[in-house]
Amino acid sequence: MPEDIQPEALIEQARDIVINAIAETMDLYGVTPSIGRLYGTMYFKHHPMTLDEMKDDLGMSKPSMSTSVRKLQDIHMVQKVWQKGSRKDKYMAEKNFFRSFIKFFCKKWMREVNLNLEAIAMAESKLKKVIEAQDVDEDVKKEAEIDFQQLEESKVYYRWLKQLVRSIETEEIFEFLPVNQEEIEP
Amino acid sequence: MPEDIQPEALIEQARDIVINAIAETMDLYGVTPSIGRLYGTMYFKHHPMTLDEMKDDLGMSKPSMSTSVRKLQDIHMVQKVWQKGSRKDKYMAEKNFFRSFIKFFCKKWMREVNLNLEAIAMAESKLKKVIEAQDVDEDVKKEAEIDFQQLEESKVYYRWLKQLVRSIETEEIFEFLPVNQEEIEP
DNA sequence: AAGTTTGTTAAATTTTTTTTTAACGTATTG
DNA sequence: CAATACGTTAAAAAAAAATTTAACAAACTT
Repeated sequence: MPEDIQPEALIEQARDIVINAIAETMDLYGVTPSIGRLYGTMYFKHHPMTLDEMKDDLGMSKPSMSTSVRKLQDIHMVQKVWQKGSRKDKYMAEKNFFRSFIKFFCKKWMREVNLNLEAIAMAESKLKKVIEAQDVDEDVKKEAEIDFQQLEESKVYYRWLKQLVRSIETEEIFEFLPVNQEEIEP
Repeated sequence: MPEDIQPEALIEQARDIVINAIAETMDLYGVTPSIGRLYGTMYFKHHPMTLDEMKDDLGMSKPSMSTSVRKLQDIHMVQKVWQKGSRKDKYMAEKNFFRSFIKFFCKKWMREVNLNLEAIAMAESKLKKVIEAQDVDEDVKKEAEIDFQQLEESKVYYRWLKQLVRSIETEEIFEFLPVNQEEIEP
């Protein structure tokens, strides 16, 4: 085993290990491994990056970088920064994982809540018609009632999810679950 | 507008609306719309389903149902149930969204925590070599130190995420955020 | 104003994923 | 034990997504 690795190479190895792990776990955020890799790369840059730098670093085309960076902006993991005296757009990775976590999940969960609660409202109004109608077969009514009840129960979950989002956005959650700066004894 | 829609058709419409919303929002759970649609379909069945029923309901092939159902099992949204006197396997949708939420996110988040913390441990050990080595360029050392510090900070997030998972698995979170059976005044 | 630079969109290509048909192995039934 | 039913894997086909090259439009330079 070579003991005389160049320090620059060691740093490079260290970064690659973390970049790979990031790229692998970012599927939860709905991005492909190459987009995850782009984020990981930016994560280790200590200055804003241009599209050309990204292209050179990852060996991919510029339009590819352009669309990837936009996807990363969509999930709030990358921000465009303005730098005086440069024509090129510059982008910086969001390095505070708390912020990306909050932005991403609150957005996704609220979308889940809103879309589903809307659908449930429409569905329930239709089911109510069946339930309240005269001369409808009792078995059919029963079916509508069961569905209605099931939807009512699911609303409990969506309301809870909404509260979870609220507690994250207001940062109340951090009173319940504090951010521990120090490592707990292993 | 036709006032005399068949009650059965109304129920069908109600279900379809919800199934569509479910299929649309299930992308967060990393499944395709057709798998989401399968889950939605099962969600409105009040008895376990066989692969053949699924195939007929969705108009897709049986192998497709087989693999889709497995994916749904992976994310704990569908369970195989045993029914006496039937050769066919039967599957039932998990209808308690709290349970699927808990299982899914705890699993994904723990994977994120473990993979990344492992990578960070390896990376930090490499960076430490650079930092502690003799006769290494000061600028290179500085770089290693910055990376090291950044990784240290990210560990705060992963530890927090681990605590979040813990609080969900122990259900402590429900003391902080109770499940409200009743609707709050709109 | 002509010529560059920059980022994006469009079209074409490649790769990956999804879906289907076909084939197979195991178990069950008569 | 032959015949059938069931679920899965394998191979093929179809569809979708990612990536690239080409083309374009806006902004900047000179």
